[in-house]
Amino acid sequence: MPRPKVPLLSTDRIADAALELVDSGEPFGVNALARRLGVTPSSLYNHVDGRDQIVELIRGRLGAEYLPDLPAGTWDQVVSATMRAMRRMYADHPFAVPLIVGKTITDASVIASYDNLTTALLGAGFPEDEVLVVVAILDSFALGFGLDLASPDDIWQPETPTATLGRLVAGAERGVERSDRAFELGLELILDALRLRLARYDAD
Amino acid sequence: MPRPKVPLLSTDRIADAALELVDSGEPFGVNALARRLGVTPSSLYNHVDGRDQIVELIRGRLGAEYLPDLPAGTWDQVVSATMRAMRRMYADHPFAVPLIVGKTITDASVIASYDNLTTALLGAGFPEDEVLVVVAILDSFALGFGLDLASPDDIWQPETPTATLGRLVAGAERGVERSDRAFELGLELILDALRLRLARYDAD
DNA sequence: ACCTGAACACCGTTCAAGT
DNA sequence: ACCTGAACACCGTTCAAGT
Repeated sequence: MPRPKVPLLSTDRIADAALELVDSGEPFGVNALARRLGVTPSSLYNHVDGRDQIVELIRGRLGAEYLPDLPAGTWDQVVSATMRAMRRMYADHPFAVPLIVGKTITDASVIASYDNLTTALLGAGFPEDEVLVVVAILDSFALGFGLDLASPDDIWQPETPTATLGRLVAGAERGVERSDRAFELGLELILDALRLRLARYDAD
Repeated sequence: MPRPKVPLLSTDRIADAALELVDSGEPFGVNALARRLGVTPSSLYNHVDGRDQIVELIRGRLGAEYLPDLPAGTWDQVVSATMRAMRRMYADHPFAVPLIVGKTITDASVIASYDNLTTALLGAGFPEDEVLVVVAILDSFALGFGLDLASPDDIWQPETPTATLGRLVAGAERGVERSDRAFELGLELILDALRLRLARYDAD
């Protein structure tokens, strides 16, 4: 049935199905996506440039849902709120992380979120040539945790005897709980460190 | 020429060629690897279980080269040395990062490195149920920076006007230099934060 | 034991053909 | 404008055949 009167597809429908597919944990791909949409793979190319653009659609969907209204307040409130939002985003959609990682960000809402962060840090007193560096650190941190969630339960699998690692791994909590605690502790550590640094600037 | 008297392949030769292929920046794959080795893809399966095991071979090669002798000293020296070693590893082989990320670590030398870190943190006074969390934070950090290096120069590509992000991105250093500065600053921040935390334990 | 070559079920993408 | 179906150049993996 070629050329139906009412189109079967739209970028919206494609984005929805793509996120669904990713969340299902099945391997993401153009063919699998077409199958889920009840359509031929080549049909997708009427609406979308290719696999990469579909991935960017997923990022957009996530950004729109998790980073819609920009947090305001003191700089550390902005940092906390942004980091937690990203964290929740990754926690709810861990399988999306390996997909969107390492690709240039163009989506407007995600850009706006980083812009908000940048502005807050600049306002807090971080020097102009250091703000992006701090953002990169925060980004690395959020990203690392996202990947952590997408990783198998046993990150370390010692096959030879270890001094302490094996014992701690055996007794450790798994999955989301461990990761949640690590995130909150890490966020606390980073905020403390940033405050320390700001105080030093002020002292000079 | 089936069954040559002296074998054409070995896990060692495969590992070498695999790392070469990864470093070249060309897409990594079993077929491409076989091409580089002047061999049929199916030949590889006489020495190796499949793609995943080849990736683990790459991790092993990197671990053996960059994390051979375990650093000793105070806990913060151990942390610094380990993080810098991993950092150098990722910096020298950025294309390996997306490959090894998120897969269970079994390689002995890499495990030993984490074990060394764990032991140092435990000795420093971090509570038993918090050490792995701290390691996870450090790991997220190193990983995030590794991915940062493997990422395109323009991580952010604003298409709509921004308050500060666009201006800072335009004026920012690129590539390795930016990442190097971010890493050293981040390491400093994290060490400060960890020292702060240790001091609080001691105070109780 | 170790390589080849054919075969299989997959990819992502292009494009002529159909309405 | 929007879908199909055939086609293309790729994947990773298996396996019988050859020495």
